[in-house]
Amino acid sequence: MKYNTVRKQELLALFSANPDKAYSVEDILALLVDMSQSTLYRLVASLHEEGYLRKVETENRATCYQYRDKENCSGHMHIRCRGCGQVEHLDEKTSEIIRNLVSNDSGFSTLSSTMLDGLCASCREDK
Amino acid sequence: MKYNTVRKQELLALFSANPDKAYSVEDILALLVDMSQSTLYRLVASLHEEGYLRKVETENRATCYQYRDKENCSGHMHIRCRGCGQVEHLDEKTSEIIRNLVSNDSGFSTLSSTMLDGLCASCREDK
DNA sequence: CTAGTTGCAAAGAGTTTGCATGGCG
DNA sequence: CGCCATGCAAACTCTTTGCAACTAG
Repeated sequence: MKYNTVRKQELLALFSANPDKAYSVEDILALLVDMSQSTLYRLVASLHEEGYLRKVETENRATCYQYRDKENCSGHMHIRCRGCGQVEHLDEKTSEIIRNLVSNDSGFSTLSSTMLDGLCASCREDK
Repeated sequence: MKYNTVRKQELLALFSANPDKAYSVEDILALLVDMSQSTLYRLVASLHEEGYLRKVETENRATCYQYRDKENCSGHMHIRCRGCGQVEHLDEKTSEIIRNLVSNDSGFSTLSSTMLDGLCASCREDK
């Protein structure tokens, strides 16, 4: 992506306007109807490489992508509620401690993009 | 899977003999050469549903599966290498500390099934 | 014997690629 | 003008499915 093209801007506009949504290629095609499929695949791949998009694994086969707000996303991990889907971030200090714990225990380095699974307070009460 | 067939036993034998490895369908076909592909897909799907196998998503497109040792899988979290798909477990003490950290920070309770994302030592060197 | 399982081949879904055309800088 | 991006269609990979033959219980 060396040129700043219309297609790229359209796509970034869509993602950044809906930072909480994760779109599959099919989803996007339905919204940006005149964009070709192959261009779209190529664009999400480069935007992902460039760090604009986060890859999201869903239960279906298709890969989804979500806007990655760079300020909101650097040093800390996230936790997603299995009940309602809401995502919170942990603060950097906590994330750092977890990274060290994991490294000492397993020798793995943890990615700061890690998404933990959990239950928020209100979903916990529902059970 | 209502019958206890030869194919099923062959497959479980392979997985349980190598509990640290995650196999794709292609990998298994190379080892169990006379098993048909479609049977294999059907088998891993049911063994996964029945809880014998864990699904592991790797960087390649193909889904991998790994033996899930039921005793080894209760109170602790796991970490999966983004590079090679290998899964390690954290010990219970570490997992407990992480659960508390997360709870204090965010108010969420973390599931013990949580799968952290990371990079193992050798995949880290490859980069 | 009967219902569940297997193998084969073909279909399906998601993604990638080759090539000619068009557009950014 | 040169190089990169785009669109189209075809190719590719991984997975699922229909159906007939087989096998466990």
